[in-house]
Amino acid sequence: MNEVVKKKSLTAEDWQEAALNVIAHQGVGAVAVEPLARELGVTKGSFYWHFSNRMDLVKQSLKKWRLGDKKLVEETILTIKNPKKRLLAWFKLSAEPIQTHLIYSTLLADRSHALISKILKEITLERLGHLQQSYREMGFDEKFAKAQSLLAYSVYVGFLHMSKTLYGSLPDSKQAEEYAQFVAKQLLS
Amino acid sequence: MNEVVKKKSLTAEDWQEAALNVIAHQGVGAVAVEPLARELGVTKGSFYWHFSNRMDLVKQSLKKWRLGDKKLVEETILTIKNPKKRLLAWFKLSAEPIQTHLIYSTLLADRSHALISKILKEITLERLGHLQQSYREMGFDEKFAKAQSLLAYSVYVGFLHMSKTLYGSLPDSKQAEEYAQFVAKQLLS
DNA sequence: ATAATACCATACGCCACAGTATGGAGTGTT
DNA sequence: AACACTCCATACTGTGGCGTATGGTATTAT
Repeated sequence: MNEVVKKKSLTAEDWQEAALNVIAHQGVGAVAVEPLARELGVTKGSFYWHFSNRMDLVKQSLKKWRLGDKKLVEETILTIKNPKKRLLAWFKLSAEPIQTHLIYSTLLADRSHALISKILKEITLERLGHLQQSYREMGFDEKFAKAQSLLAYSVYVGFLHMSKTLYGSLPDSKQAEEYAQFVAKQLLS
Repeated sequence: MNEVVKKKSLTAEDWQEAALNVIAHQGVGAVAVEPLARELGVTKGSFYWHFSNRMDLVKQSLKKWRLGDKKLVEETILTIKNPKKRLLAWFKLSAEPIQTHLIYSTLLADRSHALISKILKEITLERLGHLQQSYREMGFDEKFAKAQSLLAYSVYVGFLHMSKTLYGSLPDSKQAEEYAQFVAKQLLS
């Protein structure tokens, strides 16, 4: 009755994906070795063969997430030459119901560990840079581009939380499309 | 060397304030009885005289926070008759570096308990209602008012997180004022 | 076939915290 | 002075998760 053929043994990636799933829905604090092992149908023995400790799993999981997220942005956004179109694509992607946003959304309020704060800050600065760059390329001056990118990014972060808070999940693609259009109209004029 | 004269005994409010302080900086999950007791210079014996259990403290603390927050909004925002001025005041208040925003900001990603989700949803709907009402009073139609209030509230939520993430704290009053003005210009035209 | 290696189960010690049970110091009341 | 009531300390039990030690069973290499 399993959805997939039962594997003979687990990989480190299997653990990381399970951890990311927990992080997306309950936060880093909820990542616990024994519950995860139960969920995966094994015992701790397996875990401590793949990882040195709990924090090691968290670190590697978030590293995996960042790599995937970065790749997504680079492939679907940064390849667009026209700055206005690039920004619109960003708004659209921001509203897509995908796990990477859930994880980011959950991380945003998790100050339980310095590592988390560090990662958050890095990602935020990185993305603010992209937005600011786009606004600059549109012809706006430095100061306006900075303020506007901060505003746009606030909208992104806020929207993630709001959807999760109000509907318990991210919005579907249709809603997302509509919202992205509205945001673009307000922030791209 | 204490900042205040040492009190002879603690009240339930003292525990609630200590709890809210933890919630604001580390989230609900970090509220633990024994560490709090140590911090307050007493033992668990005191706690279980004032509260029936851990969740009881969390509940009452959040209740206290909501009451204070509601009072603040009612007194400083809802009393303003002019809808545009009322919205501007809201943007300003949103950017003020006060504890109530920190608490809300932390709660936003905490899905550790159904109670938290419930509270978040209620508050969000309540405030969205206020914003929408103001936009309607400004003469915008229902649909636009709804979309615009969602946008404005996203900005609010996002801004809270961003400041905390980037600077480790909420911005000071000067930055807040500038930002509020910029947001108002973009969202009140 | 045998040896090595990959992967996991079992069993253990440890610790932090939740919640309870009970006694006791201080303060006010009559 | 005796009593009651408020507030807290102390000393438990119980539970859940972390990390380790060690042995066992497949799988793969030689």
